[in-house]
Amino acid sequence: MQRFSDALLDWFYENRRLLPFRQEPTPYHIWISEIMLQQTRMTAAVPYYERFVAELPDPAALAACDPDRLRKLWQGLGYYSRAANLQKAARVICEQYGGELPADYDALRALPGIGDYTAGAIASIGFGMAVPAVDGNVLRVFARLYDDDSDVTRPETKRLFTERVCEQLPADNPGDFNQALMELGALVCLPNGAPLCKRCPLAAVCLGRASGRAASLPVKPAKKPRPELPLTVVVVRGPQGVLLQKRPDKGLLARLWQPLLLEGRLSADQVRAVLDGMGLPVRGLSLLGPAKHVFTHKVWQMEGWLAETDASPALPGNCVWAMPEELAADYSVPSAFAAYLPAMEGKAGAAR
DNA sequence: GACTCGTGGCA
DNA sequence: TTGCCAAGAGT
Repeated sequence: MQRFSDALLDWFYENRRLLPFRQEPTPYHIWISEIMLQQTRMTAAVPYYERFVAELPDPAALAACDPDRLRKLWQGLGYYSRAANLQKAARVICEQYGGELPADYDALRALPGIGDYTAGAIASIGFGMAVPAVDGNVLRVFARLYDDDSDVTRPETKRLFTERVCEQLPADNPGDFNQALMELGALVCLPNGAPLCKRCPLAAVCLGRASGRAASLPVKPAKKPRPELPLTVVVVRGPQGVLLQKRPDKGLLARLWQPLLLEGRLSADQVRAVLDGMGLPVRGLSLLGPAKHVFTHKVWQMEGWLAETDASPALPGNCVWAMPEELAADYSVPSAFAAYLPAMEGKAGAAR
């Protein structure tokens, strides 16, 4: 493969998008943006990035942020452990590196939430160090460039492709080169068998285009079916607002807030019995209807109920009553419950 | 290596 | 409607 970095960089300087973290690409800004962009589309991450850096402009602010506030800033973005790891890393940065990200690949790689890709991105884009940053875009671009049908999800394939990136990496401009590869993948060398080869600055050297196989690359293994989990959601509304419970400290949606969530598909009588057991006699119980939420590895099949009570007993430590304004401002509720959010906010199902 | 961990846009 | 999967990392 002949060197193509000059052609790629020329294309990048003409076609790159104006992105907020490109305006002032400090290591901190690159770090925050790269974490948000993990497995996340640009259009989804950008508004979160703007709010995040406006409120938490440096590692010290991030380290000192209230964890519930941090989860609220992350609400709806998904993969919530990213936010927890950001704060863990910020505390290490403050305690061990004087509040600034270390200009050292191995030190970056050792921080929580920073793997091979993100360490490479921060080091090259933020610090100008000549290291690769191999993400899904780069794997796709290189699978097509080399007409390579290796399974790109295998670590061995990633290692080989990373070597090929290093052969191309210009030592005097690694950050722009890495960004250019990703930008090419995002704008031209599109996934799902739809490369726009006519617009590609590397078409002349692309072996996948020459063979006609580019659209069928990269190769990934088939995915496993997702198990379905039946659940019952109970939106309990009382004089002091809606009942919220905090999810467990570990696992799916850790420490986020939700309406009462019960395993299995419960009947109206069963829902009443559960609420009676909590000291919440029900004045009215109505069906909110079904909702499905698809996660990466499982599916929630939910059935929703609206329960109205006049009681406001003391609640267990993991539960609170929240008025609509508090719910909106202070409590991080995952998108999985979006179908029931209007009822939780008192906007629907208010008929008596 | 296999599994866990979210969400939303789009064909 | 369903399936695909995106600037991945941790266990």
